[in-house]
Amino acid sequence: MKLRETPSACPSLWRSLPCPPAELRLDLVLSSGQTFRWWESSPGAWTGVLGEHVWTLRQDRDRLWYTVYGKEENGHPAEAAMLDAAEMEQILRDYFQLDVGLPALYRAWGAADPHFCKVAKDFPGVRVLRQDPVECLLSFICTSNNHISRITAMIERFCQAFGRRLCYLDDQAVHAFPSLSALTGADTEERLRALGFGYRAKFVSGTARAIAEGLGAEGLRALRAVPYAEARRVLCTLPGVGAKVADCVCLMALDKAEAVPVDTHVWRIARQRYGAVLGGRSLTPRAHQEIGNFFRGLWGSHAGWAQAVLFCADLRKNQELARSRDQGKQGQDSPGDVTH
DNA sequence: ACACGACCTTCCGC
DNA sequence: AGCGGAAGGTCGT
Repeated sequence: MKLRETPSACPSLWRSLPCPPAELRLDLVLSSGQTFRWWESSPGAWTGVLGEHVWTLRQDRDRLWYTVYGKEENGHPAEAAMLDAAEMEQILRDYFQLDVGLPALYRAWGAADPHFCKVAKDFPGVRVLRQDPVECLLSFICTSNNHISRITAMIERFCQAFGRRLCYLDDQAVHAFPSLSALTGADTEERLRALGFGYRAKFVSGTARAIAEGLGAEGLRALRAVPYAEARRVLCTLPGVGAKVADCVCLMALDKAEAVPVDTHVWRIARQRYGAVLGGRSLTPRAHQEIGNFFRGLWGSHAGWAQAVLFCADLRKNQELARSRDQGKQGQDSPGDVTH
């Protein structure tokens, strides 16, 4: 048994900032497929990695509470730069984009769209995160033809295998999201396959290499300052990145609030709820364009944010449905639970 | 330009 | 008890 080289996280102070539920619902935002790196460490408390630090967040009636785990003296002091209160608050305000007032946007979307109004009533506080571009890009490459529970497990193994270890929490090591330089080895694809990435192994390793040898992490981040169409075009040149993944990265990491990721869910919503006769029978590039334009026309400049609300609501309702199905099954199934 | 099928793996339903 | 189908798609034909 190897001794720990990294100390356990030491307890630290809780701080808070004003933040009502209409502005943010942690549970909806952190567990609905925008990010895959937060877990509910205890009821109402969400733990995850943000900006190379491990955080736990919770909220009460009108405040967002947060704490950052530090390291003990004998850890790696150079990397364990402690944050002061102002820095912590700034990181959170940036990540949750708290300068964007959500209630006013909900009102505008609801006024323009009765269906949004109806759905959003039960799902306040769903906002778009401003994520790290590399993490967002590589994560969403993993979402193709996949489901959230498996994506989450894959990303976790990915971080454990390639990410720097930050601290221990309840005896579990917490790792940073891998850096590009950690992914440029010749055996990366093979290792990803061993981690169960399937055909996505080639895409993740290929895109990591392309970014590392091309734009760099800074260049990718700099796409925040170029127009949506330009950023989207650049992203679509990367292996494993099509219209849907590019739009996810544009929306959730590159400040393109108008980007509307069109997946099978959104396509179905567009047809069922809006009777949109857009595109043909399949999600062609033209269909993506038309559906995106349709929602931008309906919701305006923050159409991607509105889409995030509907997506979240759709996801939660399906989860609710599955739960009630399971409940019903338990009641009527044979009591014999014996395995032969 | 569009329609197909393949692609890894896991989970769920019949 | 196994098999088919689908899961926040993308790529080549």
